[in-house]
Amino acid sequence: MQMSDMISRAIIQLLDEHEGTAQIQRNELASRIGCVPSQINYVITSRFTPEQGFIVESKRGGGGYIRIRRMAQPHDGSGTAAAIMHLVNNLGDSVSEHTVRVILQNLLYQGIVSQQVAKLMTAALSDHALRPVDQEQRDMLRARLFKQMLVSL
Amino acid sequence: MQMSDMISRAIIQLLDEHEGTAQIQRNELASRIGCVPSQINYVITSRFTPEQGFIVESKRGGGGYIRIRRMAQPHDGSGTAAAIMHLVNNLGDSVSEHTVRVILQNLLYQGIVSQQVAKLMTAALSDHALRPVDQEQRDMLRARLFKQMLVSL
DNA sequence: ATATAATAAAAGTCAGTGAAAGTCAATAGT
DNA sequence: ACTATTGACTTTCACTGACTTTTATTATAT
Repeated sequence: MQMSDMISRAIIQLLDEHEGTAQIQRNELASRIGCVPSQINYVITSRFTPEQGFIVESKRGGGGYIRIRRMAQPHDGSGTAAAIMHLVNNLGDSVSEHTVRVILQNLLYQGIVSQQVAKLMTAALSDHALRPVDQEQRDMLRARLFKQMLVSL
Repeated sequence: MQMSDMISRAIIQLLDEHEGTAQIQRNELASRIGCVPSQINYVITSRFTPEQGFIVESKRGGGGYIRIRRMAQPHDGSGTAAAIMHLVNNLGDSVSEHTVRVILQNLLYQGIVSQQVAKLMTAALSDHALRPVDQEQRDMLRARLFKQMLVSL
């Protein structure tokens, strides 16, 4: 078995044991498993992405940590989480302002997001807000931000 | 838990107990918590800055103190728009993830934003989400996005 | 009694140390 | 070709202690 698999298993086990939240210390986990610390980053960026339904936060410095959370599953059976995940997975890694608007209209119409949230996301993902980023990178960043926001819901 | 967190908690607890004003004696608090006095300064300068919505006054010498106040929020009905505008106007054009977090915590505390919105904004403004943007431009973009989102509320 | 000098009691500053996580390009496996 | 692994280097954050500055109090000289 590969190291990355072991790392990913360890994280998933923690997620299962702690109701979807795994908080680790990078160096500690690395030395427990027996890999270099930076490989933890590799595994996280490659296998715990928003597309997979995870959100990652971290803090550096003394007492730092990495926290991985699994997206909340809907207990209401309405399938909104499924709808969001479907969207996130089918959204490319580059998206225009116009597309974002259309998608948000739909989400609003379906009652998946509130009007306030839709407005907020529209504002944040507008060309105007992302103006300082050059054209080519802008659509990519927009997609990334969009996914992050969607998964956080 | 880290010492800085304990210090910060102690201050927040005092703030909550005394209608937004915490007055402490540096040495006394330091020895109660078990740290060197100067660390109190560290915590204050890193987590209770004016930008984050706090006002700090102090007096040295015999009978000295440090007083931390939550910045007054307009409490009448029509005030949240004003509060947000004030925030937007006083926010620099470059802001760290940490500062955003603290500000959102305050907005949440004041009931100006919902938990969902706070989470959404935290996710969108995290270093993680803005990763593709270079270091120097990141904090500037973050400030821009933050303002756009706030105004949209 | 008053002005001044010494002492004590606070808080402020700052540069240095160590502990973590992040980045990235080069290399190795498959 | 794609995925995994490594390690050198960077950045961020927490913490410390020696030193400074400010204020209050107390002692002393006039």
